[in-house]
Amino acid sequence: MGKAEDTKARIERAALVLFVARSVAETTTREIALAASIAEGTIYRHFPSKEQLALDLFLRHHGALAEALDEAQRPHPGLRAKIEAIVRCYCEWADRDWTLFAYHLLNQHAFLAKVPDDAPNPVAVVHDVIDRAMASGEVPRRDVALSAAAAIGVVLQAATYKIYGRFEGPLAAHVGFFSDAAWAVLSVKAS
Amino acid sequence: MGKAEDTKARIERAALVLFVARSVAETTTREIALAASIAEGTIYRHFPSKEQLALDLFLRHHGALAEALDEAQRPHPGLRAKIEAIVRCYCEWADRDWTLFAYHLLNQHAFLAKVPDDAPNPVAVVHDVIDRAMASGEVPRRDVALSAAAAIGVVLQAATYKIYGRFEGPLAAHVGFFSDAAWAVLSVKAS
DNA sequence: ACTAATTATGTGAGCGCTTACTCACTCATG
DNA sequence: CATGAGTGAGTAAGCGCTCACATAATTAGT
Repeated sequence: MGKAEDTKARIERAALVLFVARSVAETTTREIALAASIAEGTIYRHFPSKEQLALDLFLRHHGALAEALDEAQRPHPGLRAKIEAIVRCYCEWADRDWTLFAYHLLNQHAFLAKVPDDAPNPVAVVHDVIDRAMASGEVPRRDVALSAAAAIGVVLQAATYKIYGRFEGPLAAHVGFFSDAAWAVLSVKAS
Repeated sequence: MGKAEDTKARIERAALVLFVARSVAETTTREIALAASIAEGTIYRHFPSKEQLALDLFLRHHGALAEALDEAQRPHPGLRAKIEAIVRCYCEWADRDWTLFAYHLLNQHAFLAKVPDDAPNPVAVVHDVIDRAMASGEVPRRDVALSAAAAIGVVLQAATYKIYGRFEGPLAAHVGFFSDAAWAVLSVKAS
C-alpha cells in the first residue's frame, strides 16, 4: 500500500469510528485528525469536505453491499433459498466490519436521498426478488414496498438491537431464524 | 390555554418540524425562533438548552406511547389479541401526529441511552408480553430480545419506509398485515 | 547516474463565520 | 409596582476550511 493511500485509509477509519460513536455533525475535523494521527489540513488533501468524506464512506459500502447481496441471491432458484442467501450475506457483512455496518445502518436516513438512482441498491435487490416471487405465485401478492419493509425489518431491527447492546454474539448466528421469520412474513395470506 | 403555555407549545412544534426536516444538530435556535414567530431569547425562558428541548420532546412521547401500548394490550387475554392491540395502538399514534412520530423513530439511537431506567418504555412492554407468551407456551421459547426485535422490526421498518415516502396512506391501514406478520415471526419454530 | 525541476503529500496557525446562549431592557398583567 | 414573559443585539467559543510553507516522491534533462 502506498503511503498516501494508507493515510487516506487511516482518515476514513478514524472518521468512521467517531461518526458511529457520536454522529457526523457532532464529530469535528480536529477530532478526526487527532484520532488518525495526522494534521487537520491533511484531511483536505484526500477529501473535499467532511460531508463528502461521510458520503463517500456511506456510498461505497452501500454499493458494495448491494452487489454482494445480488450475487448471493442470483444462483438460487426459489424465494426461500434466495432469502436465506441474502440474509446470510447481510449478516456476514455486518459481522465482518461492525463499525462500518453500524455507520451504514444508523445514517441511512441522512444519505439515502443522495444515492444516485442508477447506483446498485440493497433495497432494490430485495424488492426485485420479492417482486418476482409474487409474480410467480410463490408468495401472495401484496404491495411490494410493504412486504419488503416488513421482511427487511426483521433483520434490520435485530441488527439495531445489537448496536444498542441488547444482545451479544455475531448476527450470523441467527441466520436460520431471520430467514424463517422473513419467509413467514412474506407468506402471510391476504385477509 | 395561558399565553405562556401557548408560546411554549409553539416553540415545541416549530422545533419538532425542523428537527425532523433536518436534524437536531443541524437546526439552529434562530430557525426555531423564526418558525415559532418569537425571539431567540424566548426559547430560554421555557427550556434550559436546545438539547434539553430535544430530549423533552423525545421523552414525553416515549413515556406516553409506552403507557398507551400497555393499556391497549392489558385487557386482551392471548398473545394474538395483544399483538393486534399493540400494533393498532402504535399505528394510530403514528397517524395521529406523524411529525412527532417520525421524530421519535428517527432519533431513537440518539436519546434511548438517556431514558431513565424506571421510566415507562415501549420496548419493555413488548418484551414483557412476549416473555409471558413464551412462559405459557403460546409461542416457542427463544431469546426474548431477538424475538422482540424481529417482531417490532416488521412495523418499525414499514413506518420508516413511510417516512422515506416509499408508500402512502395511513399506517393503520395495514394493522392486519402487521399483526399477522408479527405473529408469524413469533411463531417460527426452533430449528 | 547525478541533478534539477516538478509534483504530491503533510503541516498547523489562523481566518471568517456560525453557533448556542446571555442579559439589560421593555412591556403586559393583576 | 412586582412579577413573569418576551426581546434581540451582543459574546465567547468552536467550527470547517485555507494557505504559505516544508518535505518527500517522481520525473526530466544531460
